Amino acid sequence: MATIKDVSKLAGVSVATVSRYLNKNGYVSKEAAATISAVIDKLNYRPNNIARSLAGMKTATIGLMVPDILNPFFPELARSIEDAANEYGYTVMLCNTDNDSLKEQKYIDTLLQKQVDGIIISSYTIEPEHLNGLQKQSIPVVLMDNVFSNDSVVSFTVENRRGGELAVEHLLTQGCSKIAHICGPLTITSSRERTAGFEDASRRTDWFTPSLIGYSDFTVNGGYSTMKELLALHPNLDGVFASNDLMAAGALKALQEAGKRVPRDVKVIGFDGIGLEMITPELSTIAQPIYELGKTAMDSLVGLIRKEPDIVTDRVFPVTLIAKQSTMNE
Amino acid sequence: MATIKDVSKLAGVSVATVSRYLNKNGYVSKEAAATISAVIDKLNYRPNNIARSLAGMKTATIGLMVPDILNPFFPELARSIEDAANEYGYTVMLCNTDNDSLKEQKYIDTLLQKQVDGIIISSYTIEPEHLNGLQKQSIPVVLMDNVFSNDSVVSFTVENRRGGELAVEHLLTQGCSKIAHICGPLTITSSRERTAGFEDASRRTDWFTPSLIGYSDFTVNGGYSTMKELLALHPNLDGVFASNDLMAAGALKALQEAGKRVPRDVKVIGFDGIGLEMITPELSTIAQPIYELGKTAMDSLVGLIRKEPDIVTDRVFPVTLIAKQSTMNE
DNA sequence: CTGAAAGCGCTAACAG
DNA sequence: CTGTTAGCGCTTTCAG
Repeated sequence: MATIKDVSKLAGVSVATVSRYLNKNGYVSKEAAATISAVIDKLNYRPNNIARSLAGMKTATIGLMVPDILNPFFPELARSIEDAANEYGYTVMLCNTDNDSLKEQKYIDTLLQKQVDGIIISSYTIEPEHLNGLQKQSIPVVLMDNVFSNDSVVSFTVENRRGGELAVEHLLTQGCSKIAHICGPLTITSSRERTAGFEDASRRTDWFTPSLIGYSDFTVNGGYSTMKELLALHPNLDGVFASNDLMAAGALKALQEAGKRVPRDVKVIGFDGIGLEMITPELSTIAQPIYELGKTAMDSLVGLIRKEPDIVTDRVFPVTLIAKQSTMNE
Repeated sequence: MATIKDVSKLAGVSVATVSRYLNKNGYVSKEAAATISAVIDKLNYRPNNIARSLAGMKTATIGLMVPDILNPFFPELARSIEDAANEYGYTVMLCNTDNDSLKEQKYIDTLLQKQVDGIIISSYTIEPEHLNGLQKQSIPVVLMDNVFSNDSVVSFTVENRRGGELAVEHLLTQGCSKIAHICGPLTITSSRERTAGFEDASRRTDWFTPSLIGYSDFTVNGGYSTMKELLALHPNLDGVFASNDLMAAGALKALQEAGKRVPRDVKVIGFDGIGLEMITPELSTIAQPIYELGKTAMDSLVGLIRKEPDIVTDRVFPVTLIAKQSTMNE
């Protein structure tokens, strides 16, 4: 492994000159540049980033904390963030926290020790006080999908509540007259908001009754069993809004097993807009602009890192209705 | 940000002692340990890992290169690797290569410069010569799913060929008498092997004909359209083996659209064993032991890093048939 | 335009 | 059991 010293020696210049050449800052004569370049090629020299980091106090690495990369929402987010990070020259450390506060703390610690330049956190469970360590080190943080109203942390979400409303409105438009709702964990802010949206739109109808709301957990199997319960309670329901696509898929399964035809007998809509093309009928959904969300988070984080004055902060992204087969009138 | 120096000063000992205390090597008196511990708490001191890395020549970080985290196979792999890495105290840098040779090269370079302790590569496109840089730096590498027979790189795969055979055998057992095959990209070794397995088992039957093999690309949509073509060619086929689960899901969709009932009219089996519970009917598959694969890769990488003598190398993992609804006889 | 030198924060001999 | 010291490889003043 050649070092900058080797290069400087062989090129007959000082390490400072090589460093200047490498970083394209400061003056380096044409001739010097040429020989240095040649020597670098010859030695196949590559700067050691660790040393660079130690000297320059920046690592060009960011941490990405997500609950669980197995949940298909997060690969999409991770991908968009990685792409954006890549363009900025950053590398991404992936951390699965499993919504486990302890793991979260541990990872924050690790990332801090590894001197990452910033962290993007998508967490259901994180609390303002968990961020104390970060605030103290004044390391840039961007939060996804979990807003601390009282707080100064930059964060991005989508119009969850409006989305829930939109879902119901769409089902109504498609002719539904008894809509059930499969809601996600009540511990999750965005989940609660989606359910609030459902209530906003359904409270003003004559068919609404609280028992149309079933409680679940954002998983396929959860959606499946909650759907079964709902079906037992309300055999004549004709529409379902699930707070995420995974549960909607589970609901679909339960409905089909119960002999209900989707969309003819019951229409189903989910939330998130993850790519679930493998499902028949294709699932209508309230889509989040996941890619944009990730990209914006990264843009904002870089702004924070570079201490740019006017970074984007606390944006709430719009959601869009994507109508597919599962809510269609044949 | 307190440093080891601050701690040593305040504790009235030398940095060496603090370092010894931190690393639990060498002797530190009970009293010294106590005061150091107190000072660390008071200062909220955390060792700077970058400095540690520079001094100790190890970063406790590994790189993970995958084609695309959006393909549901890779989150599972990534998760298992991250879990294992975590246990060993390693952090994972995630790199999406998109099967793009240039991106791969670029990432290898970046990881090298960041001085990662090792790299796990899952790539369809990587060639032995791309690994030259690594070999030269003698940095540990473990390959997944892409074996260079001629080469000395540690790599793990599964019994792809046997799996293909197994799939056909299962369909035959279930009563199929005309089985089509949706094969994946021919550029991918494991894909070719699965198809070879299909041929092994089907060549010896009387119904086999080459036009029963349709060429596709490992995606849902690819499986969908290839299935349509196969159906046009062989309307009376009664079994389908797709080289991965995503294509199998696409095939299912095409079959259902064509009015075929699965499994009654046509039975379908995939490959990989990714969690696709959202599909109805549930998909039979030839499952890879993904979690174990990732775990073993990490174990092996750590063995390489630590230069342990007897590391696991070049294992071929067995696959297992998981029979679900899609190949069931009702 | 260039070089010497002082760190960045930590580890690891080595000498007490 | 403890302290001194020499780096790890690079960046960055600050004089030339």
